[in-house]
Amino acid sequence: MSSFDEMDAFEGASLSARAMAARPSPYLDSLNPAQREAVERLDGPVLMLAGAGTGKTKALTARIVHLLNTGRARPNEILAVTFTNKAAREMKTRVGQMLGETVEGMPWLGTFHAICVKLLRRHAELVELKSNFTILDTDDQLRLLKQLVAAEGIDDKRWPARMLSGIIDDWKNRALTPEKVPAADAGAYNHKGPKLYAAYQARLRELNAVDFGDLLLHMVTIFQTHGDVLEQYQRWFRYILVDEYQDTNVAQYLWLRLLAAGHRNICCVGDDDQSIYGWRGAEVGNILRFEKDFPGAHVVRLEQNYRSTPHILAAASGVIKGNQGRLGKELWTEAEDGQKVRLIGHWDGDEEARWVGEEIEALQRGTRGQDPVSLDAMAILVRASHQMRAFEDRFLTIGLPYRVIGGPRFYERMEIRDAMAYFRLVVSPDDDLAFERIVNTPKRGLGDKAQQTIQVAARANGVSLLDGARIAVDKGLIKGKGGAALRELAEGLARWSGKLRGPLRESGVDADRVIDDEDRAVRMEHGPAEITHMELAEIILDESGYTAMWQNDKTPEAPGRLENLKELVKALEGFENLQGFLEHVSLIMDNSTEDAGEKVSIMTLHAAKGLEFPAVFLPGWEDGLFPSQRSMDESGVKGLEEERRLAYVGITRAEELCTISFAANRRVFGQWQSSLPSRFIDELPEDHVEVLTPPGLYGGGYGAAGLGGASSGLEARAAEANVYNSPGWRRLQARAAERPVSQPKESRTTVIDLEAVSAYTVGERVFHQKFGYGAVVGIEGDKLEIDFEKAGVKKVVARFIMAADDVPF
DNA sequence: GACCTGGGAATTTTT
DNA sequence: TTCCCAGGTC
Repeated sequence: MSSFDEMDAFEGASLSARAMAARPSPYLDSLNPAQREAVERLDGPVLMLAGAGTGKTKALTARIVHLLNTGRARPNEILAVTFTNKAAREMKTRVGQMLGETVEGMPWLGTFHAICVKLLRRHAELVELKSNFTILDTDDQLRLLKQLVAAEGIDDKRWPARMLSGIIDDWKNRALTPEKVPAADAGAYNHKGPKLYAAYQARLRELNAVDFGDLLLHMVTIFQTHGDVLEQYQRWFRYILVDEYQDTNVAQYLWLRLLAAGHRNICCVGDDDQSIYGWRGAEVGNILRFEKDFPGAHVVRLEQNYRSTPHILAAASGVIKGNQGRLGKELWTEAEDGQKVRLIGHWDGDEEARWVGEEIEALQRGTRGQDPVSLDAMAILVRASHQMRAFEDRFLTIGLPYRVIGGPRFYERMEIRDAMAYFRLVVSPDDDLAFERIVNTPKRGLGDKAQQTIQVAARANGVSLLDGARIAVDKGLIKGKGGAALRELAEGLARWSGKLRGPLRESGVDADRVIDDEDRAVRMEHGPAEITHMELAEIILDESGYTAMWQNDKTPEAPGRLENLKELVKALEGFENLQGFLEHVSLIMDNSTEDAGEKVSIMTLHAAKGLEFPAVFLPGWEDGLFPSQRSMDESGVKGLEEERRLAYVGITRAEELCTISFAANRRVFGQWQSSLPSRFIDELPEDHVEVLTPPGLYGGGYGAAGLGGASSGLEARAAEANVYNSPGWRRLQARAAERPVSQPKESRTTVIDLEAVSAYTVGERVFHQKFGYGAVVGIEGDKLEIDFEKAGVKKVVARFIMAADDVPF
């Protein structure tokens, strides 16, 4: 391999040439040839195609270290972008570890959004903003849109503001300013979409605010319209690295292209097979087009997998093969064969949950012929969050500790947002959205009418809502209890603002001083520091009556909310002042609650991306649920392919044991629905799959599960033999082959079946899969009321009942 | 302002 | 079916 010689030359050069000699480079020795190539090919465009578990982060961080060690760039000349804060943090830590010192001054390693905030603060005036603009969260955004929608006299029922918010986000993802919205989209949101989008942008400007989408959109606009600014950054960023390139949207893509046009040293890392965010604006096309976009690009494939067993990899690659237009990768590993991917069908969702629970307990105890597995090492990955419930219910009853990943985030909780609104208002008294949020929280007797009065006063005087409120109070426009409370609030805010110490933002930003090791757009101007910002935060929450509000609340959530508020104040510790904290938090929505104790993880497939577990359960592999019917209906083949990538992501999360399951029947919105096993199951390569026999009365894989009315003899055989060779399996295959790509929902859904009811008479002895034998005591709609011998009286859908005489065993 | 009731929706989610 | 929100009532 010639790159070895090159590398040696490099090493030699750097050793003799610089003080680098003191710095050994073990980071290169531990790389495999492909990783090494990806690290050492420093110049020109590079696409690092990194399959799941192939050491992508390692290569990426090694590349940064290599750039530094070879003296190609100073830390602040490297632009390294990620999508999540977690990824950014990890990269920072790992670069630090590799360098054997803390990385000071990698100011441009961060998320797209964090980096854009930094840039936009410097050039805000170019898009008619002030550099201290606020960043709205989705809550604020929606509130604003609702106001605009209401002003337009639109029926909020038929055209929810949420929908508009989605449309606008979509435009922003595509880097479309209001003027650029294409004619094809003119009809959006009852033909008012484009107009409202423009109104929304105008309102944001008035408020000196931006939303998340704007951060990128504004920067792209600035780069496109101010060549001098762009050029400056093009020159500065000698090397650009991008993580998860397959997830970039149009705006991010344009942003990168513009910046990379200078030195052309852009290295994008990604995996087209793991692109699962198309619905959020991500364009797989970006990564597929890379070589066209960046002529002369060098493509490196990382294909050696360090995570999973060969069986798991084979199963994953069998599935992903069904996708067209892939860049193509074949993962391989040196690992031992291990266990095949396990496949099991169940009668219904409850049984599936029960089985998974038992299986987890067995693995934990080590009674599956293996070493005991920690609960932390196991995960259940579902397609949609509502699937989690069956597992949670089950695990609660059997006392199996679990954690749900990706619930409501800490900073999205109501109490946190309220508290933050207070802080925001103390820091920037003209933050009208924050004012609106807390003016009557806690209740101050300021209803709609009082708030309207404030609005009018503010508008008439051309001041902020807070000042408007002061005027309204002074003029006696708001009387009584409300007026007094409002006065108190206004006085409180003034008092707290007075206690604020820390930076006052410089007005005016000079573009020449732009790039420095540490970004000092914010200058510190410490006033007399009587109290810490943590104390101030507590004072604000106490004196405003906010803490008391929750203390007096007797709902079961109240203690938790108070706990969260304490947590919030604690989180302030890491910051110099309130301002710094607010800036940080507007971009970081981390789920900070790390709870202790061994627990099974339950999460969506999306949330699982980037994670790995020794044992993974993939339940709910039924057509319509996974792949999701909606996805296929809305996006056709494209949607199906994204679902398939999701399946690929799911399987490749598993290190040693991967268990896929499906249920023949599931309760969906209160209705029983039966469905066929997922078409992805048909795509699993037979040789790498072991079909398990579910426990229970029926005892037979597919017959019982997939084919509904299959005969009992078949199940008996299936219990012993490999189901792949059984007629049931063959029949399933045949059926799958006939199945059109997209089927109308009805054909897969068994609707209530009244005929089934009429087959039974009161007093008849019947059998039910789950409850056993019983007697019919009543008939109601499509349900039978049955007195079961073991389970007591229950109402059951007739379809799941058979006459006792027909029971085959 | 607290409470109740009816309608409508019920993939995936980071910043 | 269940949950959430909006709107109405007291």
